[in-house]
Amino acid sequence: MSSCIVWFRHDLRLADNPALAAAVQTGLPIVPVFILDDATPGVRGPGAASRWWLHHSLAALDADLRKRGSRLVLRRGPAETVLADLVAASGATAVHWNRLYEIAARERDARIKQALAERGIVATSHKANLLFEPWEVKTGAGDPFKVFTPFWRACRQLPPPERPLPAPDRLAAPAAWPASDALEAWRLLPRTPDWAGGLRDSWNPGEASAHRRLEDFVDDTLARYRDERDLPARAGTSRLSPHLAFGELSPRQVWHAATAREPSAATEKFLAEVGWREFCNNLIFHFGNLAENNFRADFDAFPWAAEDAKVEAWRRGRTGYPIVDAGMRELWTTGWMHNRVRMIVASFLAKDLMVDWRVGERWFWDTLVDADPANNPAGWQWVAGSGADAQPYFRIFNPVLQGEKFDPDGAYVRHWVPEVARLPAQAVHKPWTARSQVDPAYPLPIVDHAQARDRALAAFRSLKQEP
DNA sequence: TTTTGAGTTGTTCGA
DNA sequence: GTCGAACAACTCAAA
Repeated sequence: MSSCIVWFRHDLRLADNPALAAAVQTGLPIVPVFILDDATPGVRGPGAASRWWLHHSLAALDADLRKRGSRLVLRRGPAETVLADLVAASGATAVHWNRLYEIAARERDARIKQALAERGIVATSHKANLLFEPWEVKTGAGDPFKVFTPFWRACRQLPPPERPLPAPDRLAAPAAWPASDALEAWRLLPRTPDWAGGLRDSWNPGEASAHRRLEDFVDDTLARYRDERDLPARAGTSRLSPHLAFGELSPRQVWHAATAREPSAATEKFLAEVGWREFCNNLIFHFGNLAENNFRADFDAFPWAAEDAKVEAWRRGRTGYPIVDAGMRELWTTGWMHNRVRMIVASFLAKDLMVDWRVGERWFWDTLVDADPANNPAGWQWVAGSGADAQPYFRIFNPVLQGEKFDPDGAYVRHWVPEVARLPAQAVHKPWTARSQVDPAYPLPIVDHAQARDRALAAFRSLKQEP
């Protein structure tokens, strides 16, 4: 009896899952499989926080599959050999998966498709994780876009995203299940020490809770999104990023939920943020490995500084700038950081400390529950100035002004940096001006921002003068 | 082909 | 305190 493999990757959902839907259409017994591929060179394995999320998301997916008469087969190793084994073990005649867009994953998938084809097995990839395929969005000259605004304008001219697919009611089970690893054996959860308490308090991985989060956001927050999304003390953002990163939600579902109401400036703003996700994937599809390489080659000559002690202070939230430290502690505790604060801490690392953006990108990769192979490198490069659609180099975030502008009463920094909690609002973002009311354990600024800014500007100017 | 308008998220300085 | 200009020049995308 033949069967059909559905290879789950960054799409841990049953609803609006085109690969799964196509497999159900075949009428064959279905073997759902997830492969922990930390062996294929260049394919980035999940960081520590993402492993925590992955564990729970896989458990949720398996439970949802079991409600439909199926289950999730877990395997570990290079996907090419693991899939070959599974095909042999299950007698599969077809394999379905949803597309990824990083270069290494695409090359791996192409090799797998080729190898399966040589054995007479049809592997089919599906559009599921983006609203618009990167090759569908082109300039008038037929080139990929490098600037967000015209990119997104072109996307909006295309037919709107299709209606999401429903989850299948039942999945036909094979006569015999292939062997599966035990999820616990993968040891994705931290043990000694168990640092995941803050993650458990903050998040509920899994498709069902992803949909609850989406509905709550659309009902309660979307209308205020334009006005409050930049205020880290408010719950003004969607907090959908980890659900999207693991594919518990599809961008189509998000799109249709957000546009179900009256059009508004708030909705447009939110859709544009979804558009940035599309744009980042467009970049990694067309322009290679942006986690390693500067998008702008002139940045290869940038004189990054070696600042190990200061980088460590940055990681631990001990820079002496409350808005930076609050963000880094929020990240360390919850696996997530407010978007406005991400820009501030990234600017601080890349500009004030003049540390290579890759150092920060890797730290985010390890600590974020929403670490995304497109958004994370593209976002870091954008802030550092090496990326697509780069900001002018003289745009350097002032951590005091940013704090005062976006956290005016200091509620955010008071929560995450209790050492400054007693300060009045006018001093809370510059605690060195009121030392007597600050916990003495809180550090003085590790750099003087004005001096650091001048140094960074000089470095950028030197870059411009290279031949 | 050439021209033209525009480019997510800012800061500082001087009037 | 508030406001507008300066901060560079470049690249992109479309007309």
